[in-house]
Amino acid sequence: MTERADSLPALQRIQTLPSWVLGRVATRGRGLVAAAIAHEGAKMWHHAVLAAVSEYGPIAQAELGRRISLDPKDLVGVLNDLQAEGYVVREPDPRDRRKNAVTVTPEGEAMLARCAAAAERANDELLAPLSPAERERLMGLLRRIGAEELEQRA
Amino acid sequence: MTERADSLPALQRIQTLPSWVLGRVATRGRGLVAAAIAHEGAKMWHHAVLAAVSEYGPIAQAELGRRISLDPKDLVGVLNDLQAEGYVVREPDPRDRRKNAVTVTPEGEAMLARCAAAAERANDELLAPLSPAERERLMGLLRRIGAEELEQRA
DNA sequence: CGGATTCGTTGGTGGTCCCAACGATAGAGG
DNA sequence: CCTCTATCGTTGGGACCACCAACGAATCCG
Repeated sequence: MTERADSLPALQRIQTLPSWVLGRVATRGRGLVAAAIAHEGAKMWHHAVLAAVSEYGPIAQAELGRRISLDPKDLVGVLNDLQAEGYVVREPDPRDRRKNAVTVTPEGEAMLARCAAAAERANDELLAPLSPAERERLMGLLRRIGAEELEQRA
Repeated sequence: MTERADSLPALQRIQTLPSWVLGRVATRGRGLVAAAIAHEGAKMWHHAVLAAVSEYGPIAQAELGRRISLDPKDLVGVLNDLQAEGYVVREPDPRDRRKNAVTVTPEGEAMLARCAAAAERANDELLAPLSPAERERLMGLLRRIGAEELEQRA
């Protein structure tokens, strides 16, 4: 397989592993974004859920969870927070009384805009060492790997 | 800032964020590696600590934690596990009685070799969609971002 | 009409990362 | 020598993320 790596010292052999470097960079990115939107009073999933609700209008929780790959259990907590802050409304769906129709409020849209701006600023900081062209190449490569993931599910 | 993203629908605007894609890919990578070395009976940090101990011979725990950026608290647990399995030995350092001199056993070296092979196999699977040249380019870009992280600490 | 499925919710587990405090030991300065 | 400071290993705790099991209620399907 990878005979080139066998000559490296043990620790470097791990620290040069794609999974290792990916993990470190991703952790840093998550931290930067978390700090940025924490300044707005939200967490990563609050932002993501808010965005999904905003885009897909009145939507049931189960469907919501599938869109962003979030566990239904965790979604409950996030929606509770968002609803308590008045960013989101849960209403019973008259056409299917099992479902909750989730909707964004104007305050939620404003919050979403602030979070999105903060998240994009954090990402600019994360990718600061890279030129725009390099960022595009990086994203292209990452998307190829991420696409593989989606095919596995199908 | 990034005026191109403002035209995207809310959810896509998040899901195309480098931090988002990085997080997804990193999570998948971590999962693949974790599953691979779990088959050997170890976890990610067991593998990393084993490698660091192997490379840096008799080494104190604090120094060990600094090398791999692992919290001393978590290191205690990992070393307890490794020692219980006979992969590692903790001996008092006669030159500084605060320190533990940590050493790998032959069984530990064998375990390390198995874990390293498994981790590299998992990484091959993760990067399967990419050609060797593309993998090099990806790692180069990631290293540039990771390097930034190290400078911030200095 | 009855069985299977979906919905929201509650409960719990494990992993990663980080911080605070403690007794014990070592080193530096007076 | 002796205090002051720092480091070492350890314990305890917390926050966030990812994931799974089970439950009553409601719906769908055969």
